[in-house]
Amino acid sequence: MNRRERLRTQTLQEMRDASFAIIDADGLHALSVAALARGMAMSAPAVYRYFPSRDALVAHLTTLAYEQLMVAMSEAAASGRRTPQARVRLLVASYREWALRYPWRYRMLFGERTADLPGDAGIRTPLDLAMALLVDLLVAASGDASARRTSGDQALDEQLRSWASIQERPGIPPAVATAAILIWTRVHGIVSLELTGMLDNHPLDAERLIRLEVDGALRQLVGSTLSG
Amino acid sequence: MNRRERLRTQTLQEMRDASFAIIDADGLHALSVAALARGMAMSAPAVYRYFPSRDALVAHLTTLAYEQLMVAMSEAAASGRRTPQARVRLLVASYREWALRYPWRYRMLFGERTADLPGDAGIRTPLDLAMALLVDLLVAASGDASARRTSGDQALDEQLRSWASIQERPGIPPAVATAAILIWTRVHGIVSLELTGMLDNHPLDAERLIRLEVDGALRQLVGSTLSG
DNA sequence: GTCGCTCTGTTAATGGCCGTAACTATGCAT
DNA sequence: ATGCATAGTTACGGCCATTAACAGAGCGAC
Repeated sequence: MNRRERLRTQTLQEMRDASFAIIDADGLHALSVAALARGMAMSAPAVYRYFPSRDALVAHLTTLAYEQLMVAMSEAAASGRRTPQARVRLLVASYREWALRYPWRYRMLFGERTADLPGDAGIRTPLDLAMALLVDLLVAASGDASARRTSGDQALDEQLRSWASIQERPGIPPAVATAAILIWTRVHGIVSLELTGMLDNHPLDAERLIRLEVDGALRQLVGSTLSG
Repeated sequence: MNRRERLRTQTLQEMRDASFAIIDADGLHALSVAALARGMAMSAPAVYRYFPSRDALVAHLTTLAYEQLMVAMSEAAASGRRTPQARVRLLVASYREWALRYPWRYRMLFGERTADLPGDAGIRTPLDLAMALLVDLLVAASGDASARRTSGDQALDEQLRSWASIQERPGIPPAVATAAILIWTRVHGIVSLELTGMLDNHPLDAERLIRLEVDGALRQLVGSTLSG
């Protein structure tokens, strides 16, 4: 590793950190090339030696944030010595906690994103990895009891099977795919409304709502009362 | 009505229209005071005779968009001569259709909003009206069968009762409140992921997912298989 | 070691945006 | 007809993204 290469990676890392600091403090809109350069005691055009445009910088940060969220979820799901149901709840809780800890990053990922990111692959893959994690837990949770249960909508079942093979889990039954997708959309719905303050004036506890929804999906999947 | 007053309201209306045209075309970020003025063949500072800042303009447009969505939902829910369940489905479908027809406005409401709007009242009220609509339909749908059903979480039930009285529907049972809130968060979750393209690469039909979720909530509420 | 290329930084400059200041013309009330 | 409020104008300052022109440091070939 050259001196130059070393310095370059250092500067790059500093740019990532400074960028996230700005975003966490004041939001993505506050991240300007000029502001970033100021934060690093640099001149603004120097930033362009690292990123061809502000949009490219934002795209880079976006994929990083996806990976961060994914790592947080993986760690939560990996906590061994628990029932699969409990690990699903941990995974979901880590999702919400990450969103609450980094609300601006979460909005960057799920609220403000507009341009599609490098190759459509770098971006969707991390989340698909998290989904694969969830699917594995649900398979473990459901045993083979759910293998024959369907969503009650034939066309949807077909889509779910197709989705499963895209996720590189071709064998999973529609009931598991349903549970995975619905857990994700339900939790995202609650968390994103919580973040935009939509629930603020109501005496509603998002954590309890999520618990209710996730337990409902799990109960639907395994067909019994949950114990832990 | 003065000539001046007439002209003023006309220009104001033109500003609203031109603003939404820009937003619908290229998103909220494309709405600059300068661009708006250009679109009206006006000089930029003239806009400040109508709005003290770009943020104030955006706030005004946001409350308008909330009202538009609310009106669309009211009309859908008002279609008489249907079962309450069917009208709930119509209401939900109109929500999604509005979001798909005006994706940028939807993001403006639920994705990018950050500063709280005039008095916290002008903004939350329209949505609360839509929720009241939904609650009424659900009350009609559930009969009194659900009066004693709870969410299974005592603290949450208490919150739901409190929420009901804030909605000026103090008598409604927790089961109805649960259904109303969960329908909203579920549908929002699916629609918002659909809009950000998160479901694009998956062969999943958002409409079917919503149907599944809404029907599930209704079934949970009325405790029977749905027929209409 | 030194020559020359590349890489990383600089300052200067263009053009867009938000918002203010100073000014002008029109409507309207008296 | 006079005078004030209103609604528009141009001129400006400050911030931003991006490009151009330039300067010095690192580094490989000789």
